[in-house]
Amino acid sequence: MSYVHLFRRYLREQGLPVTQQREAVAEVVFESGGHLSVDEIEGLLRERGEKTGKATVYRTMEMLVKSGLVAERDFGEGFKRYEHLFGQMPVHGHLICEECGGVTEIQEVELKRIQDRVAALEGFAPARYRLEIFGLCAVCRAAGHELEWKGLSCPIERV
Amino acid sequence: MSYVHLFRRYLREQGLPVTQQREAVAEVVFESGGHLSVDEIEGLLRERGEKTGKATVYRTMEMLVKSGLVAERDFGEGFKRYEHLFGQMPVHGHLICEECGGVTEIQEVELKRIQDRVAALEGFAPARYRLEIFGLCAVCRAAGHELEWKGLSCPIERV
DNA sequence: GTAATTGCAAAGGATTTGCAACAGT
DNA sequence: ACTGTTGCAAATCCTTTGCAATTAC
Repeated sequence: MSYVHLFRRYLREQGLPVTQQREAVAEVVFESGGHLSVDEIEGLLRERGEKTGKATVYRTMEMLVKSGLVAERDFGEGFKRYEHLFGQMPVHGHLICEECGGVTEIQEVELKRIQDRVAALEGFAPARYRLEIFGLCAVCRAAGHELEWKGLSCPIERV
Repeated sequence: MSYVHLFRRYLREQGLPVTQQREAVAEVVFESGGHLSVDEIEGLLRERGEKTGKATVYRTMEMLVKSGLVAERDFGEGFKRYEHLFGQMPVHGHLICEECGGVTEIQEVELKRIQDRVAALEGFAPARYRLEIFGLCAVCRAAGHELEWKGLSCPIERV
């Protein structure tokens, strides 16, 4: 419910029809707190009794991203995930564990400042950010897993 | 030429064979300054007279990324690009113009500091970073293109 | 010699697209 | 009414995989 009206407003401003399907997709995404794949969104819609096709979900997600209400994520799984941006830092990133696949959100106010400054320097108008850090989470480190190639003295500072 | 020996060393440390194909792929990637797709790498290999299959390129790129010598990028084109990390800031991001598709590198020393701090806070061991900022480049702005939905007062700070 | 890699073609999986039926304005 | 959307299935595109022949160690 909650924030769907903003999406409606976006659609109207763009001269696009507000359809049942678009509202249903937006509702599901805004009600969820997590990082949803298109499959998961389709599943949630089916649970609700909506019969929205996968193609429509893809098409609606594109609009939600363009509206700025939802962000697209890629955690290296081979498909995209989506996350609404209410109650979130405008710039927030993700720690992705390469061992267990776990995702932790990180929020840093300074990040946005820096990123805006750099963008401004180039005369660039930023619309959306994406920051991902891949590595090993605390749990997997404790379990004895290690980053690869840690033993070799490499002239490139580790990245 | 130049930095292929580091990749050879990585392979030996991992107990993996150093093959002609792996060396050829590494040479092409290290000689290029840009952001290469697998197709482009395959093309460059063919220009040199190497007959390396696409599957081998994919398999080798995976190793180059794991070795830390090469970074994987996604500029929203639907496929990956790769970039070697010599002579580069260890943490650097990309400005991607949604209008013309142009990519500009950005480098900020502070970024790495902040990101390491955040990661450390969570007990996370970072291996590689990825920062992308999507928006409008200076040229496209000058040409009159505009970000979408800029006119609407939106309760979410623009992201 | 043994074990791992290569290359081809086929499979896999996510996303896009064409088009007739349908819904929003 | 007119324009744009939906949904299905087929198509597309990137990437992965199986397996016989080949190569590195």
